[in-house]
Amino acid sequence: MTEKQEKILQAALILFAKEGFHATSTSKVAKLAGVSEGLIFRHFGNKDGLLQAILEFGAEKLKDLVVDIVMEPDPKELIKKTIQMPVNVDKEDFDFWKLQFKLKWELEVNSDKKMEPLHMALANAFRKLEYESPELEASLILLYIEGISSSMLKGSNLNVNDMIQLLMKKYEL
Amino acid sequence: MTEKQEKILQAALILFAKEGFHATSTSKVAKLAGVSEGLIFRHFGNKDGLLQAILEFGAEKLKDLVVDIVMEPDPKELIKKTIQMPVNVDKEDFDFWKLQFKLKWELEVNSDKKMEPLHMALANAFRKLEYESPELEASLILLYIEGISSSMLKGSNLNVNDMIQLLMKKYEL
Amino acid sequence: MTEKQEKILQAALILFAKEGFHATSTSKVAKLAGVSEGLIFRHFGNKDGLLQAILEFGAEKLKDLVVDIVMEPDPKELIKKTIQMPVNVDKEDFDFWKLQFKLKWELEVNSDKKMEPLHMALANAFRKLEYESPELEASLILLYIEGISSSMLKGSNLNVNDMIQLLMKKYEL
Amino acid sequence: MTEKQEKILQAALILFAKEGFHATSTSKVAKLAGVSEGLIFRHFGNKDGLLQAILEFGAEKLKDLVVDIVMEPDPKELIKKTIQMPVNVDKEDFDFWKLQFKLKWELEVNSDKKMEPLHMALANAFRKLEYESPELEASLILLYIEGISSSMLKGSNLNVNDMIQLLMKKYEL
DNA sequence: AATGAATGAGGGTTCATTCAT
DNA sequence: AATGAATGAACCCTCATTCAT
Repeated sequence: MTEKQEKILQAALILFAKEGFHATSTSKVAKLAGVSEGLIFRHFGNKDGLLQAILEFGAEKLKDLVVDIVMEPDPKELIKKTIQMPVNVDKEDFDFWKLQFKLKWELEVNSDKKMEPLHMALANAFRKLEYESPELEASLILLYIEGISSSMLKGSNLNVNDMIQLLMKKYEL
Repeated sequence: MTEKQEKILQAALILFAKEGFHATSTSKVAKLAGVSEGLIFRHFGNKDGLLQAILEFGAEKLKDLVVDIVMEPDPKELIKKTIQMPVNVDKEDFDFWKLQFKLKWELEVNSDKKMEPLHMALANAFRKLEYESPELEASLILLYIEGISSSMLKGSNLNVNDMIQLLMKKYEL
Repeated sequence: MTEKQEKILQAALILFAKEGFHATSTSKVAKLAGVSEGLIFRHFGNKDGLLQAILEFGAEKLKDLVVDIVMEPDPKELIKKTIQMPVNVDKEDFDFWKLQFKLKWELEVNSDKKMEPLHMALANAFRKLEYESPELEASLILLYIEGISSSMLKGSNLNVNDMIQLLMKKYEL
Repeated sequence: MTEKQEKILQAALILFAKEGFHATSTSKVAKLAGVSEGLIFRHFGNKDGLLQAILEFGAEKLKDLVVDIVMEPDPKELIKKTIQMPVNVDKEDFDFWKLQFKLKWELEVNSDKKMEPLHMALANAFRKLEYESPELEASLILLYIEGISSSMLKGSNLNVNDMIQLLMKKYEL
């Protein structure tokens, strides 16, 4: 990965996240990256290739977040970590996560598969804690954190910390 | 509102919801509506005008759903109705709701304001039921609404009815 | 000529003179005239027909100006009247004359033929006054008044009255 | 300035001069230049940019003509050169001059400022020759220049050389 | 006579992509 | 690896014109 390649990815990430995929032209990306337009196609084939590169490059980050939670042996701690996930996101990665949500809707890219291990781990935790419907409880938690993340990324005025406190109380954490 | 005007709105709704706003060309809309492209501009001024027309036309539907809930005097019943809202959406209006979510991300159109009356009504209900943090509880419900609607529209395999049952139990409804 | 027909002609005259023929759309004309766009075509066939109507309608005015000069028996008086022509134009007819000049260049509509009687009369006057090259003198006068008119219509800061005085002195009028 | 850039300018000059600015589509320009339409916008930004490029490119030519006259120390010679200016225009530059006149009317682009140095030089010459109203005399010469150029460009059958002889006699040159 | 919905062709412009250098 | 000239298709939109009412 050359220096210019990274510049391109960074620029594309910023613009895709801010304006959306279709609304961002390759020429804007090239300009922001300080690179000739042709170079984008030399390195990434086409605009979709550029998008894929961003997604793959960032999929690691999701995995990192999830792995840390999934490996937690204590069920209560695991649920707690899940709930706190939204506030543990690096400020630097903000654009990346925003892009994830944007793409989920703009291009119907589904990132649910990547969450499956987390879903299973959560279900397992609820099972250990003898909840009646561990699978559903896991889904509900994921619904909540998706909602919270989404609110944060859109800059809504939801008080995220209070919300997390409330959830922790509900799950007796 | 002439017949062709409605055809255009319908076509645009379908395409915007399926492909997104930027990815849908006015010529595609015209073709699907069986209408000349120019007519779109005669009636709606420009592509944004077309979008606004769809949104305004559909804002009524949201109001209908919300009003019915907000008017409910019994707090428990109000919360119950809210939780069940996602399954009460007309199959016909599916595209409209999908469009709402897509736009929220693609164009950062915020539909939160429209939900505020519901938020207040919910907070009030929780207050009557003497919940500790009625405002936060209301927000949490809305988070769930957003999450579950989003799941449904994206065609996730989450069992919505089971989820509703779970929540009803949680809120002792 | 109905009232609406006149409204259309008036509007077209104003807009063609201000913006030019090609830059003025029939819809703008209809709007300014307070008339449906279709009516223009009902009455004038097409956009060119509208233009022709304006030109024919106004050709009379040129004739009126010229006839008054051509009929003058006294050669000195005839030349004097010619030179003073530009300042004798009605303020109301300003748009019409501006349009004439605009069209001469935009569409290469030639109005020289209409000036031929004046040219002949001038040549004749100079002949009577025993100028050496009466034809050329006539052409030169016409060149001058075309230049002066053009300056006036374009709103140049040329002092037209002084210029006319100068010309009168040169021709000992 | 690449080869294709020049081709575009040349084609645009020809077409703008022949048909006018608004009546000439960028696609016609591209076709005549043997170039893709998009290239026009890559190089000149938009249609107006193309026009500006032509005007700037040609402003040099006007300057060349004028400078030669303005620098003339002998007042009689200066006036003589001015009067002969219209016939000293290169046949090649014909389209450029025609465009100047067309634009003056179609777009109300004013090229008077460019003539100001010439006006001052002429006024000065007439002052040296002790004419009564040197400023006005200068303006009159410019009026003649404009009129005769206009006649030539429109293909009138006026004998320009005879007219020049007449004027030279009038100014005793 | 008059409207305004409707059209199809074309307007200027942007786009993703290719290619010679 | 990198540039930037060049392309052709598509974009949104406006135009002159027609037609049913």
